[in-house]
Amino acid sequence: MTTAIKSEVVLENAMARKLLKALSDPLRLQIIESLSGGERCVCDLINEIGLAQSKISFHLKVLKDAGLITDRQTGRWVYYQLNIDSLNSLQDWIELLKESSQQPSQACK
Amino acid sequence: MTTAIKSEVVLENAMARKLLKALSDPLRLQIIESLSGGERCVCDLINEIGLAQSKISFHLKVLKDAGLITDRQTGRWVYYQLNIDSLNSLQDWIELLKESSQQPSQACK
DNA sequence: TCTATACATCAATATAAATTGATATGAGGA
DNA sequence: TCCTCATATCAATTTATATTGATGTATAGA
Repeated sequence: MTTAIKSEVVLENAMARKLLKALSDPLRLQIIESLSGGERCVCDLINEIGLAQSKISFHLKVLKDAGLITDRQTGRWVYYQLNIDSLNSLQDWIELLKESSQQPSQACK
Repeated sequence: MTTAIKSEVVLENAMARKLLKALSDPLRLQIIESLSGGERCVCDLINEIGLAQSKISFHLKVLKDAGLITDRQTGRWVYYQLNIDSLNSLQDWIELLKESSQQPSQACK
């Protein structure tokens, strides 16, 4: 039956919603793009991006809450890394969107 | 040299920025998910989603400006469809992000 | 040419999200 | 224990975005 598949899709949509919201801010994208080169500590991100520490921390939290990044503390430093699983989910969601999207509409009358 | 590649990446980032911004609203995601079943006219979207026409039109414009959907007019009706190219770009962007993102950081001292 | 329908646009308002500057927390070293 | 450094959090404000209800525009049919 389609029940299982349908609830999977609904879940996937909810997840996509969360991820896309978190990805909608230009500063957060800068962070994401920086992390795409590998793990970074907050201090490096601050230097690289050149903006207020509270700003960076705020956006890191948003990204973390959405599941896009993970953190790991070592001594006084906190290192952030992209969460590959979340990126894969997003790709899967897009893949699903594409599937039957090119079907023509019925004409309205 | 990396100049060509680099400018490609920058372009891709700019494109991703635009697409992700447009995808950050829940109502727009509903529209996108509806269009993922195939082309729809505005009247059908209004019925399906059950919200004010001006609202739907507003968000369709945002999606269209971002390049996520295309439109086609026939008589009084306007049909909207997902733009597969934009979805592919987004997938490619995510793919790039994933590439070297698992490299460990240098320890801070 | 009049009217109804489908859709787009606009100005005013409401809502949500980001920024700022200050303060808090907690780890390590002196 | 005291001080410094790395990071997080918070309240106030600013800025961006969405909603609402009304009006505008174009098409088609009577």
